[in-house]
Amino acid sequence: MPRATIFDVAKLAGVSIKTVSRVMNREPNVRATTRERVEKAVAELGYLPDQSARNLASRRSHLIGLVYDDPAAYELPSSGYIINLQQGALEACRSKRSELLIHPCNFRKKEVAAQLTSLIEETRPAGIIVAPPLSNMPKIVRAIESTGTPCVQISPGKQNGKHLSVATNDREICAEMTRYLASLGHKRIAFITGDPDHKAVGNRVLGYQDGLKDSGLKFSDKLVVSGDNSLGSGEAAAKKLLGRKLRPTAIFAANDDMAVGVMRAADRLGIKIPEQLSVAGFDDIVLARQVFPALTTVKQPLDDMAELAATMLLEGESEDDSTKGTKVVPAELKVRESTGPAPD
Amino acid sequence: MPRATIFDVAKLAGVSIKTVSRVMNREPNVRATTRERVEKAVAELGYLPDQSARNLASRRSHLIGLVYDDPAAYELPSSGYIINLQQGALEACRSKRSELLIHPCNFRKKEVAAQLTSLIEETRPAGIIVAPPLSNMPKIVRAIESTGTPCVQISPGKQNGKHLSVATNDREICAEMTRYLASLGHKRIAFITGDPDHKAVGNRVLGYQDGLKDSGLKFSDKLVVSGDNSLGSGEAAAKKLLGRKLRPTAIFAANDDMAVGVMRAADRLGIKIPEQLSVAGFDDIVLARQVFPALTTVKQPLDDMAELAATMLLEGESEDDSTKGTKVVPAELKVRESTGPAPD
DNA sequence: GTGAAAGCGCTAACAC
DNA sequence: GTGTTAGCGCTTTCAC
Repeated sequence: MPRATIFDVAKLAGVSIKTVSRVMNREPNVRATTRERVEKAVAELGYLPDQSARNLASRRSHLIGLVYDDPAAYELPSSGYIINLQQGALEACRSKRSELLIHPCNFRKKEVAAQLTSLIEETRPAGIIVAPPLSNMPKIVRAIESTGTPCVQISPGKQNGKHLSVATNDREICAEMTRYLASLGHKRIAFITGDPDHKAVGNRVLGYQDGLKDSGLKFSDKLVVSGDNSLGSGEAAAKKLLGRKLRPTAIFAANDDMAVGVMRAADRLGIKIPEQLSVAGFDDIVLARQVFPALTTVKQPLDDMAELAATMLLEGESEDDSTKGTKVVPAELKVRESTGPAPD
Repeated sequence: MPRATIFDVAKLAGVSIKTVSRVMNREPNVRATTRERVEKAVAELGYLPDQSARNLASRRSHLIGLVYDDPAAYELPSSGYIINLQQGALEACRSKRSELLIHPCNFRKKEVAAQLTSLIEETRPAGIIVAPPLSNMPKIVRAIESTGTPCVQISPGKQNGKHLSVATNDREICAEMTRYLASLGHKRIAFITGDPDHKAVGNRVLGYQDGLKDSGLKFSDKLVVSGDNSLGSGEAAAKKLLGRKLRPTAIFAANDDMAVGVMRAADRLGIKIPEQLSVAGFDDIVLARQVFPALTTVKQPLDDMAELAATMLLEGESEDDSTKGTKVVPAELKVRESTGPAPD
């Protein structure tokens, strides 16, 4: 038995196909009783609109594309970050009868931009969500926008009234974490910076500096070591920091992977956490709760951010110029076991 | 400027649209010179076929659906498992001009089956890949197959000639891991079983028993404790095991999450790994290399398995009855730092 | 080997 | 409020 089409429903309900279409798309201008009749017919026939037909006729699909940096390009990539993004976007899609297309891509390759535009032109998604660090690369964003597809950037690093974006308060929350560390009596609080390609992460050092200032501590560039967001780089940075005669009593890393790297370095050096060293991270990916001691970190609301981004796309906010700009979803501190009072 | 359509290409190349279609779909019966002319026109116009139109006309999309257990339903879900699956499937999609639709779903909910069928009927995917434990639930598999959509099961637990599936040699490789542990001098090797919903994981205990036998060790059900695949359950199981007067010197957990739980329990009890206790896991998700000491485990080739599954779907193997059955992608041991010689 | 014509199942524009 | 009529850009069928 072939599937019911919009014609079958129309015939059964005794209306035209246009009316069925209106009911299916929740459009106004349908009398309540008519709507009910149609809904009854839909239920009876088990009618499900064919997305391909919808897409072709409306010249846009009900797909949302999620574009992010391909984890396969890295050594020990934490997948929690991506999963959180996916979950948020999926949540929004579920309530809006859409589907999510995932598209990891390696920005180091020449062909990224071309691949992105083909993907978009072929599937005609209703919109694209770009995750950092891709979201702060003009080349990428331009490629997407050149297709005319609405695009929301996640944490593009700096605000920009011309684009839609969703971010968190990286700087403020990092100041807060730093003040928290200081409040535990730490005087030498080190910071490990992240991937320079990832702009939003750059705002985190700034927050660290703010926090030091707020706490009456002096900033010293000796206490800032650079990493690249990878666990290994955190470990290397921590080795440097902990190898000194006067070593820091707390290390704040710009992301969780690097913070776990710090924990590993401490473990190798026989330094106890949190008794001899406090460690804090940023993101609150699952890994933060899988390691022991559990990592104190900043919960970046990636799922909420992605959900918001998807909702904006699905509700067509991009057409409305007044809404352009950055929406901020605030982060929060998650104090767990890896931080404690400063040693004497 | 509106996008080029198949008509534009046909006109420029001086052929009919059918010929363009043949070229685009790599169909036979096109003269080489004609093909070249068409390809030149395609390049010149930057023509990209509209997927929606293709899908509508051919009554099937070029989408592959990946269905897996929703991690959001769990406490500390390791996302590495899912990411590996996604990566493999994406790899196959990339080379076949298809896209991947991800669909986490919670099998504990009544509506799963209905949601799955709507997803499928609406998007008409070329095929569905079901991951465990969903892949061993008749209710789920039946729902998918009732739509007539080809389906490949990943690790369905037991073979079945009527379905397409991809699995790994769980049992054999677990025997190997057990023999390896025994070869290090361990006499009391414990095993933590996994989620009973997840059938393939059940084969792992069997392998453990085989391995004991091969090594001349006696099986004792005292040394087998049950878990549910979660980190917390591994920790709880380890606490039981390690609280005994005569405790095991090695613990083999049916997945990495539980193995990390064991490591955490040992950490809390002040038991050194691998000096006092060897720990082994299964899966080789990133977490295995993020913890310290790095976890000895079985590398389950999930990415290759998913890639194979997607390829089977994309190449239409499902139509060919002779290929039905289970394809096996072998796993391999990854010896790292968490296992060592048995203590005296 | 190639082409003409007839849909695929919807939405859009406009008439009523 | 509701219906009519054209397409959307392809694949399919079948003729040549």
